[in-house]
Amino acid sequence: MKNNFDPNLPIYLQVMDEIKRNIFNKMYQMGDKIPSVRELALMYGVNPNTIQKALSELERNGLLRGERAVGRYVTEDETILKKEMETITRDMIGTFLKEMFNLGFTKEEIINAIKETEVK
Amino acid sequence: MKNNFDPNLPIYLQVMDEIKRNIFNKMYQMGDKIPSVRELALMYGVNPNTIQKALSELERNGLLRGERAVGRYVTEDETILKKEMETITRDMIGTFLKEMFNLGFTKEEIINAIKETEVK
Amino acid sequence: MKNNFDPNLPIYLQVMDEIKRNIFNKMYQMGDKIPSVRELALMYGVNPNTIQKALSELERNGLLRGERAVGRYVTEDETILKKEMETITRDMIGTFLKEMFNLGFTKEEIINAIKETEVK
Amino acid sequence: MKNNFDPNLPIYLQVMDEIKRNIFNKMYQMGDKIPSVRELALMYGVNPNTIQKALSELERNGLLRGERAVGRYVTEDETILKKEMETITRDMIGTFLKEMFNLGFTKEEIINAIKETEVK
DNA sequence: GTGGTCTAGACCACT
DNA sequence: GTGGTCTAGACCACC
Repeated sequence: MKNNFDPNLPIYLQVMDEIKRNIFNKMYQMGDKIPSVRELALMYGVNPNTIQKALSELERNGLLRGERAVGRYVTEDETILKKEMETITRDMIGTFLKEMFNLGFTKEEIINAIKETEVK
Repeated sequence: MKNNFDPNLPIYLQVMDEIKRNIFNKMYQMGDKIPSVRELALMYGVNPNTIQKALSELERNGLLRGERAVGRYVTEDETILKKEMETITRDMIGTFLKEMFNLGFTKEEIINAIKETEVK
Repeated sequence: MKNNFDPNLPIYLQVMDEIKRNIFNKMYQMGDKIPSVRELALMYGVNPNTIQKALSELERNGLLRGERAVGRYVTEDETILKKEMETITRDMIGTFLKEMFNLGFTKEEIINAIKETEVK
Repeated sequence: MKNNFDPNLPIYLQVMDEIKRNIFNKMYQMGDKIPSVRELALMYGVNPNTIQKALSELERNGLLRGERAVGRYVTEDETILKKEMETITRDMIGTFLKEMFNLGFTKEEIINAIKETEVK
């Protein structure tokens, strides 16, 4: 089982993003128990320690809640979820726009380009 | 002299992007001589080796042309410039859209969000 | 039913301390029958095994006396009680002072700080 | 080189405390470079990863400042230092008093006991 | 040499 | 079986 992570970024960050995404697109719902450290390690083809680091990080910022010897759960605090969701999307849109502007595009050109882009 | 690069990504990649941007937004024009390795190293607060690596990469893909003991110049080959420009923007838009879709957004929502985003 | 023990220390040790405290502050008096393992387990929100371990330890050092199939009693041996009490307080004061000295405080400063501390 | 840590507490927490103490009693002064991860690992007879964890934790709460590939320095922000110092001493005194009260001592008895305690 | 990341594999306490 | 900690040892980018 090979992992397919970008070697230029720390794996634990990519795992964090992956899990955040799974939370935001409702694959893991509020209050759900997420897979155990060992399961995720197998799923991602990565060492358990790496998963551990990613998950504790997510616990620290409130997206997950850990219960010792039981498991980890997606927070049920909607405020945190919403806030995280918003910061992430705002970040993504912001950096995307900044980069496009740097390349000389205007807002209208960007929107047109998006409209013309095939959705696969 | 502090640089402000993301410590999680190889600096030389970020330098490459920076220079590409400067080429595409016409700060460095076709045929222009770009600053020397040492100057760029000072400007970016980065080790000259790192600049060296970035520039050689840009030479390899044809955006720059090096003349031994003289300097490095932006290519005058418009085809290469255009092609590079297009691949980059297509990549940027593509990955941006893919990530937004992963978060559950539709094309329309994305476009609206962009429209509402403040341009600073 | 949530317990509020420090997850970094073995719970049975914390339970031992708790019961010792209850003995020393006369909540459990000499010769008193203390609650059963099951009751304590419920009270503390903890596994009965953990209580078992704590109580056996307290039996080992003489603070409790167990009667098979009847219950556990606080020792009536005043010597043991006094001795335990003294060692504990001496230990507490000793480690407290040592730590404060390590932080650079003098005895006088410590005493003043205690005097100024609000008693809730 | 054997370490002498309390096996009941995570080593990284004890390392954190040790370093905090060294900062507060001026063994490591403001702006000082502290020993490297590897050196501390040798000094404490502990795995480098464990030190790493302790130090990143201290970085997170602002007591240390890390410079990649250079070293780690004690913060020069007096506010943080003072605040940390105060919380720690207040905590120590608070828990000490609480425990002594639980054992039935009054403030005066505690102060007398401290006065009578030998300073070694 | 320095901090940062990662693997492989182990032990522990608790449920 | 679960999270948490730890060791031993490795590789990397950067200075």
